[in-house]
Amino acid sequence: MIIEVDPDGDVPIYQQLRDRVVEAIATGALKEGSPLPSTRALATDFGINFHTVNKAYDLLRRQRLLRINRKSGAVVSRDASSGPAEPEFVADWTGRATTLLAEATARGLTRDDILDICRTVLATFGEESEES
Amino acid sequence: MIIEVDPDGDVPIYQQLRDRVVEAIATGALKEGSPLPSTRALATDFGINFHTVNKAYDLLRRQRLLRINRKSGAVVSRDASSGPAEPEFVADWTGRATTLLAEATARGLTRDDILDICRTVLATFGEESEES
Amino acid sequence: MIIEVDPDGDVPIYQQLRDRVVEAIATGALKEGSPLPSTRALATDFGINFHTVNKAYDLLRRQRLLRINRKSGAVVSRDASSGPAEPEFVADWTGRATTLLAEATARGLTRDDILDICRTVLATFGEESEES
Amino acid sequence: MIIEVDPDGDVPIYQQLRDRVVEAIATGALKEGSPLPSTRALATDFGINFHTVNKAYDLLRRQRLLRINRKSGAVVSRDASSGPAEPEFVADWTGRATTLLAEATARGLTRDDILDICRTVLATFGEESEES
DNA sequence: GTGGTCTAGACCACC
DNA sequence: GTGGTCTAGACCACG
Repeated sequence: MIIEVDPDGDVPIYQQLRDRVVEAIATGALKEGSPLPSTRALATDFGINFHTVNKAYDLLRRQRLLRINRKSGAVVSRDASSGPAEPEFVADWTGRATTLLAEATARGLTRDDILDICRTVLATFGEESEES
Repeated sequence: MIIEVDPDGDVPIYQQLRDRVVEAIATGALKEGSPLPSTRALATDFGINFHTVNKAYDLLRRQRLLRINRKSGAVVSRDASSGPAEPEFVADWTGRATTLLAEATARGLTRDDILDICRTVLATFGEESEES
Repeated sequence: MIIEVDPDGDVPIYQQLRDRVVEAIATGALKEGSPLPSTRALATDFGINFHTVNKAYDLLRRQRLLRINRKSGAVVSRDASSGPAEPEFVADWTGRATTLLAEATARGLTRDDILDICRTVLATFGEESEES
Repeated sequence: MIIEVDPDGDVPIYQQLRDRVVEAIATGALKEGSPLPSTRALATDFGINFHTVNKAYDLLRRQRLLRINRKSGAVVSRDASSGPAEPEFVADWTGRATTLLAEATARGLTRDDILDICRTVLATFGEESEES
């Protein structure tokens, strides 16, 4: 899992970290039970403040994607095959998706363009998660 | 076009405004040429500062969705039927979509769940734009 | 002399008008003594307020490029062959040129690129003013 | 780098600031990687509001001349030796240059006068950038 | 300590 | 009337 972070982007670093972890879970690079590096290790790797890594991990924990133990460090606590989504998450996610889809539509992408992109992206996920 | 804004949310007000306008364009409630309220009128309507509205309009202008005219105020300058999307926008959008789709996947939505939601949302758009 | 004005641009209309007239004088399309349309005629032609045309003419008058008579209307009062430039204009112009040249340099145009562009533009001027 | 700003001029302060920074980049006083003062520091230096500095920095950022980092503030992100200009910039710049050159021509500067001034100004740029 | 956001109110430029 | 600019001060997010 090679992760890159752009400290000059408009996206906060802690969120970039969160996003990369989420993507790694989606692609199957990280699975339920996979351990993550310690906050300090990750921080020195990227040359960023370890508070920033902490914040990213905390975000993931609140989104039920990470379990954090003082002893064993951070461990992925769910992935695509851990069970169905929570209804309240689906509602929230649908709202955010609506905005994103609206933007694509307004800027000139057709319904089929959009669905094709989604399908293409989704095809890159779960390549390793075809275990029932 | 009924718009609501939550001043206490974690999303900046000016971005909420931008999002609502984008969605209105996607659904066809706003079309190319549609006038928008003046910045000060919108501001008093929502009980917010006109600078905040200004920033939202400026965002939309930079995304080529709005044209600002000193005399007549803000006018929608593109919609779903205004032509194909710019390639650089597509690239950027795909990146953002990837993160969103990854989140859904990690949280337990299946590929088909996700595509169904997208299709459903997209179906609410462009109901009025099927004129050639 | 075909003139176009973009009411939605970031450049004020009265300045666009001024710029177009200045360019017309530079290319020789307008010469010392050439009459300009009345403010009201121009205004209705472009669908703009005649005060706007007035302001453009007033600017040109203050820059010694136009003479305005209540009777005979606006007349071009100088062109490229009307004599040497005033020193204070040269100083002011040099300052503005410095900023423009600096921008080109900072953005990656080389000294030769810039001079080539200037030469090319200047070559389109005065095609009709080669009378000594 | 000594910068002066005239709060009573017809040119907006934020644009004067932008112009001075651009010129500093062109002369080589600022190079890619050079840090700029914090918005609030600059603001108090000039006795202006920090929002005004903010706007100037934002302009420079949108023109790819500045990179803004939450931690370390603003850093120059390109200079004359950072690579060739973008075509769309060249087109836009040529348009603005045309108007400026037309004004000089109309006011009595000859082609050679103008090119001499340009050469003189350009000679003051990049005195320190002839490395490689 | 950095920039970002929001508010409030003033004045000006444009049309 | 419209938007644009500037000021002033408060609070928050980021690292």
